[in-house]
Amino acid sequence: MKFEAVTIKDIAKALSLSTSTVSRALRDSYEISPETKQMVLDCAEKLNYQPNPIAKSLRDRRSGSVGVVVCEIANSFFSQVINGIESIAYDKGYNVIISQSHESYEREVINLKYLSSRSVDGLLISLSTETNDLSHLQYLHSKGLPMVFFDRVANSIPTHQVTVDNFKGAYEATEHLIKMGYTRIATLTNSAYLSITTERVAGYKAALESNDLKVQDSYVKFCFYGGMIFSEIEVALDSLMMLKQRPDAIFATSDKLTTGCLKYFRKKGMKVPDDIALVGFSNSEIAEMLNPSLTVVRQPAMEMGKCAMELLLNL
Amino acid sequence: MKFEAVTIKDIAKALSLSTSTVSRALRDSYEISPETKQMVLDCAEKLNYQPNPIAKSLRDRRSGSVGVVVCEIANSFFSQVINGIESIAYDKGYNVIISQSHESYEREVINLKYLSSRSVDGLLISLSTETNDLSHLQYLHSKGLPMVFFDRVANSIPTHQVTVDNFKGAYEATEHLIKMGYTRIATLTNSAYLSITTERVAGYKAALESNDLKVQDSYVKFCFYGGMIFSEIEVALDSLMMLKQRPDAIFATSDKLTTGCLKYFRKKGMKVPDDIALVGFSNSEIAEMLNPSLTVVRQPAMEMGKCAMELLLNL
DNA sequence: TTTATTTGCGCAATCGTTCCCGGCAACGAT
DNA sequence: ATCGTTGCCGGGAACGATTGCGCAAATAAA
Repeated sequence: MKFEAVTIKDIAKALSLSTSTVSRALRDSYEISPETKQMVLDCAEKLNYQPNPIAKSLRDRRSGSVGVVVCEIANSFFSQVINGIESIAYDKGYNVIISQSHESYEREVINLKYLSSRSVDGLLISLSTETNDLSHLQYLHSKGLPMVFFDRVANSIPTHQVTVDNFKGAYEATEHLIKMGYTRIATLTNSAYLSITTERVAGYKAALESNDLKVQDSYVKFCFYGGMIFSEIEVALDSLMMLKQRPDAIFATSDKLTTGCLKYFRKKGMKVPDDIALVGFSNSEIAEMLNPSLTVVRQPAMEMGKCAMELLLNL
Repeated sequence: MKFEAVTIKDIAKALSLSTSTVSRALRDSYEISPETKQMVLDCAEKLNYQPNPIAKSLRDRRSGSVGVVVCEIANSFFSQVINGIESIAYDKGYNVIISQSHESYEREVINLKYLSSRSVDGLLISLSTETNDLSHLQYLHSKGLPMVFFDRVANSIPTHQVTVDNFKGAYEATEHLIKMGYTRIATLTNSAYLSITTERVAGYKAALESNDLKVQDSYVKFCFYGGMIFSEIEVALDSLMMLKQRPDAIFATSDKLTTGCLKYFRKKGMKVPDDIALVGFSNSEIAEMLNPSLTVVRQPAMEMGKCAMELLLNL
């Protein structure tokens, strides 16, 4: 850290005490007399003593920090989740180390390794889209590292998970379109690997079926990178637009996909919702700015973060 | 960290060597024979040895981490900056501890204190909107803690700064409106405390003057919290709309303000750009989704982050 | 063969804290 | 006067890794 940090020894020397006594005085131990305590406290104040958390970590064998792995921090959903995580962590004296997988399995493994070597006391993780081998996580879990999944979860690892009711959200979004009179409803969704994808697609299909609309696989388009790459969306939408039975509405299952659709439609000169309807899963504020406004299913990202962090603390 | 961490001692014991030898072997020291090195390496591999960075930090008196203070992580500009910071830091083996001031001076001070007590090796900071007392930073700077400012800088502290050319950007944005034929151009901007605000307002005014338009103070509206609170924007825009010489165009100096304007106009049923024109300072993709699309001045957030981190490494 | 040099490794201190063992007073009780 | 009890405090060993110093054995030079 800085140039010459004041340590407990400096206080001890200044007061002709032992380091043990100073340490105890600072921790308000019962076996130190009130007068000595006061002396130590005053001296610490005067010298501007700052305890060294690294030394403490070493001795306690805990780092006081938790690791977070998300795919992209610049995704409003995740940044809001992190916001929630941070607010709780901060209150409890933990600090948060954030890392991004950028939807890469390899990066996820590296980050996880890095975090575990940084001796994090716990882990909060949302899987990357490429991840389908969980052995790296299994390993850490078996070592006893507390972990909580959020949003994109791994069902095969027995620990806490924080998700929204994806099935219900998707069901309602789809039903909303049906109620508006749309009948050829397509969906643009994430990688099929992700837990959220299967749940949302299931909700979408269920809504169609219970409203006597047929489910067509050609209406379900997966975007492996979740719209991080715009061309992915273009390809998917192009193929939808070229169908003989061109869809009249689209249900986009994430914010990135929703905005991608809007960008695509604007490029093609198509108007929403005149030419085609759109509903999305979202958590940014774009919906409120558009005219006419977009219907979205809101995800309580911040609350999810808080919840995840609280669960982690219980482990 | 986990249950039973493998230490250098375990390797030493397993091989009947001293810890010094093991340490040196792992660091590939020249004074260890190739055979011994290989033995140690193999054993480390077998036991899945992970060096304890905390112990190393303690000994080296450096933590291998840098602190970042921004106002809001859930602001696309900052999350992109962090992205840039992270990418460089990651390459150099540093880890990044992020904290948010939420535009509160008090929080900023607390976070800074926390980070410095966490023994960060360096600091990247963008000032909160409330900050006008810099003594906490002066103190850390005088202690020799390397720091780099970005976006919202403190000119009184002699260290590196990373900013865009706010004056030029604002000048060009304003001139764009003028060229389009607008004459009553107002600006919605951040807290007057911020360096970016004064620079941008200066650019705005300069553009008006060099085009023979008069500068009216009633056309310059400050939002102390930069639009974090929507009512702030409402109040500002309401007062603009009530002027006898109602503005026909608005230059919003940040993303949050731009989106706030859009939200406001939608609420009021005003169309952009038919009823009122809008240009913004931005870095999100919303501009590309809108129809007609919005003109924005782009800030290279990611590059700024990279640049800031690189400067910090030089300190 | 003796001396000098290199090679390979161990000892022990260090970083800043904490905490288990003591120890040494003073005090009341026997 | 002696024996527990407290009350307060110091010594010193951890935590895990690094490193200056020194010491052997092996090799080279004399």
